Amino acid sequence: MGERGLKYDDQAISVDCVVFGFDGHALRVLLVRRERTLPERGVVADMKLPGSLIADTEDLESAASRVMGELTGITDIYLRQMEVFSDPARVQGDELQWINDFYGVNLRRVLTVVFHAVVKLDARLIEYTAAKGAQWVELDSVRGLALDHNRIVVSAIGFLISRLRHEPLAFALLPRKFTIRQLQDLYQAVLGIEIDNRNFRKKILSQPYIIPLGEKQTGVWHKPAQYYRFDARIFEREHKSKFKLDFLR
Amino acid sequence: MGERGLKYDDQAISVDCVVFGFDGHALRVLLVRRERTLPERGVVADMKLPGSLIADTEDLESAASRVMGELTGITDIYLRQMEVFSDPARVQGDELQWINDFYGVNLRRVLTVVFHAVVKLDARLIEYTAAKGAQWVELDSVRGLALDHNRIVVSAIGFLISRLRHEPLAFALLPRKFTIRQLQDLYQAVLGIEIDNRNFRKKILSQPYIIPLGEKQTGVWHKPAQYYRFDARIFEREHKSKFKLDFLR
DNA sequence: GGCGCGTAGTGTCGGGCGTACGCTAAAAAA
DNA sequence: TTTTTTAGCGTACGCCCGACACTACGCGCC
Repeated sequence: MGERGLKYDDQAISVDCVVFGFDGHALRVLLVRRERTLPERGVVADMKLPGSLIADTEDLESAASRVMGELTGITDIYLRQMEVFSDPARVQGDELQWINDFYGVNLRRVLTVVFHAVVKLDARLIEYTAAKGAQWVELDSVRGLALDHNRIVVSAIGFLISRLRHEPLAFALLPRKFTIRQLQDLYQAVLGIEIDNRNFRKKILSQPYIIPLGEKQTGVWHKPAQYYRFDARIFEREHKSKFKLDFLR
Repeated sequence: MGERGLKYDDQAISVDCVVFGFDGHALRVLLVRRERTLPERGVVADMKLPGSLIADTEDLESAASRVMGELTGITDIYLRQMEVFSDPARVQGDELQWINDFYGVNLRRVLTVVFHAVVKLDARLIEYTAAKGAQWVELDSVRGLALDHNRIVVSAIGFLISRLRHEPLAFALLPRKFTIRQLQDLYQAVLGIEIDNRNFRKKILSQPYIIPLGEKQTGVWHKPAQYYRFDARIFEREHKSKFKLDFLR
């Protein structure tokens, strides 16, 4: 501590948001387009995660929520800190130059705090984000992202899987009204497993916070399923004071 | 993005470490002493979490590990990012002045990345940390910490509880050789619950990664218990590919 | 040595939950 | 009407979990 000659103040902090949506078949992640001019190759474009440097007057949560609001119009989003990427060499050369040009600063280093979010994908939202120049890209086709954003996305997938297993996060990815089958498809797609529909149904329906709406699917060519909703209040009440060591078995 | 007139570079990042140890009865947290001179009151002392500003050449993990090494002599510690505290007003006035004086800088704001660690408390370690001017304070008597460190400790307790429930973290808090009772006492103290010893014992002993050592306690006035150890390799192997939605029940 | 005390460690038993799987119901396309 | 596909119910069985009785062992005390 108190070292002489070390610099502490030519570094800045950014936030990046990894926002996942589920389209019924696969996970998608929200990406924005980046353009920059390289000395030899002229203007080139690639994709990156939505993000922003933070000003010295705002906290990280406000910054992340601002970025999300600008891109998705969603303001009451389920947003959470995930991980800080702090390798001094994570942004260098051309990439660092782009940041310095873009923000009109002269930094030697940028740390980024990654935020994790999950939204209900629907036609309106996809249209809205498209108008803002952002795209929902299927996870399998994500490659060649700017900066170290590939690595960040990989880390975020692990984080998502972990949260799906420990929290009722699936309900934040599905529409408010959903069928048991949709819920099952989500788990199967994201966790890469197969689940017996009859046992899954029994398990889910035995939860007091899964409320049947008495309303049925329409326009499907097979037997229409009933819609259900998730009641967060009942879940919270139910979830208190349960001694359970999840890591055992 | 690209706002004019905003400053990005008169802020710095620090790491703070919340290190928990278990003494057999209660949780303890590692604190260091801070002294500063206040204009009216002269030299005053209080306690804070071990931490440090990070230089622009080091990443957060190195910084946290450096702080831990300096204070505990432990280098292969189980250290993990927890949360970033970024309220622009978290360090102000006197407190900000102290940081600027201590590091010889002129910052308007400091963000801190909190790291979470867990160690095996034993006499040697306690002596070592004491020689470095640090103390293991029982969690119930922690109050009046510097900066916003009270809030950080509260958040860390929640984090610890969550990890104890989802990971085999308890074995990192206990000595390498431990008895079933010690393990039970740990869960009871930290989670604030009562566990039936006979069922707990059955549950724990049925895990393949709990290895009996055939060695017994000595110097206890009751029937001596057998020692066990935790085998991380067997745990990892066993733990792969288990479909389990922990949040259900 | 005999006795009480406190912890270690084993056993039992009943109910509930998870898993495997058979079966019927309903809608739409052919 | 038949076929196809998913919704939704029921059953059977084993295993795990929680409640609780009981014995084993080391110590201090009389």
